[in-house]
Amino acid sequence: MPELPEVETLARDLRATVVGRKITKATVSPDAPRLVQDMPVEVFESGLRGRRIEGVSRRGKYLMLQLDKGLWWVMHRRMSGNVLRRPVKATDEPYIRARFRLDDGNELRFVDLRKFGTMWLTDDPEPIFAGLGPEPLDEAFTDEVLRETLKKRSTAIKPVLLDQAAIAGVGNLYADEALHYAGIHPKQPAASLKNDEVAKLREGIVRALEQGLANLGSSVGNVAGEEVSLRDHVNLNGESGKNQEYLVAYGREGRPCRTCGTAIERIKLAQRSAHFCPKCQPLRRRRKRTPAKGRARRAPAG
DNA sequence: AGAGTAGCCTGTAAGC
DNA sequence: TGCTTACAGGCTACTC
Repeated sequence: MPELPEVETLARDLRATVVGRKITKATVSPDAPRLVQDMPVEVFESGLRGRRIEGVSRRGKYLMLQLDKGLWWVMHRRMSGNVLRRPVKATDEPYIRARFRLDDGNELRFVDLRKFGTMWLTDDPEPIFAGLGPEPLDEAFTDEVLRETLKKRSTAIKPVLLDQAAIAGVGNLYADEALHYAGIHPKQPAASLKNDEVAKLREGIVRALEQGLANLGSSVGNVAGEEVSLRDHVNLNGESGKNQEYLVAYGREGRPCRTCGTAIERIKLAQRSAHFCPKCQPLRRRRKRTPAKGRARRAPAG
C-alpha cells in the first residue's frame, strides 16, 4: 500500500520525467465516479487541458503536481492507486481509471483496482492538508515533537502512528516496522512511553521510512510469477519496489524474528493487522498501584 | 471529546 | 467443483 516512501518514490520519478511537459488531454473513466473531488469531472478534465507541469512534491501520502496558472493537481493513491508513464500507443493495463496525455507522446495512467484513489484540481491545496501532522523526515520532527503528541494519547501506540494528524505519511506497514526497530509493543499505550522509548521510536520511524525510500518502496501485494503486478505499489515504469525483501515485521507472521528467531506474531488492533516480535517488543504492563501504596503516598503513615 | 466501527472497493483465498 | 465469506487497508463519516 502506498505510504510515504512509495509516494515519494513516485514524486521523484515524476519530477525526473514530466516537469516541463504539457497536459494535452485528460480523461477520467466513468467507472470511477469518486476519483475527482470537489468538482464535476468535466471541469477537472478541461481544467487540466493545456496546463504545464512545473513541479512535483509530496505532503504525507498526497502527491502534488504544481501547474502553471497557479493550479495544483493533487492526488492520493489510497490503497491500490498507481501512476504509470507509458507511450500513448502502449497496450492498456487493467484498471485504468484516468489518463493524462502529455505533449511528448507519453501519457500518465492512473491505475487503481479498488477505486479508492482521489484527485483534486485547485488553486489552494492547503485545505486538503489541513489535518496532517508533521513530516517525519523533516528536521522539525524531533523527539520533543513526538513526545508532545504521544503524551496526549491514551490509546495504543500503533493506531496513533496510523493517525495522519499525529505523523503524516506513516501507514500500516511502516508503523509495524518502526515499532519493531524501536522494540515497542503495538499495544503499548502511547502516553506511557518513556523519553528514551520516544527517542527510539522516532529513530525507528525514520529508519523504516528511509529504508523504504532507498529500496524504492515496498510491494507486498504482488502475486508470485506475475511479471508486473498492479495490485500493489509499482513505480512510474511499472516496476515493483524492493523493500519487501528487507521487512522485519510486516507480513512476517510465523517467520523468525531477524533479531532473536522468535516467531513473529500477528494480532488485530483497531481493525488493522499488527505484526511484532513478542520477545523483542514486550508489552510493558503499567504497574498497578496498589490501594495501600497509593494511599501511603498521599498520606504517609505517621 | 476521544475512541470505536461501518463503508467505500475488488480480487484472492479459505471454508463448507 | 462451486458457492459464500473473510480479508486486505487509507480514510471519512458516523455513533457511543
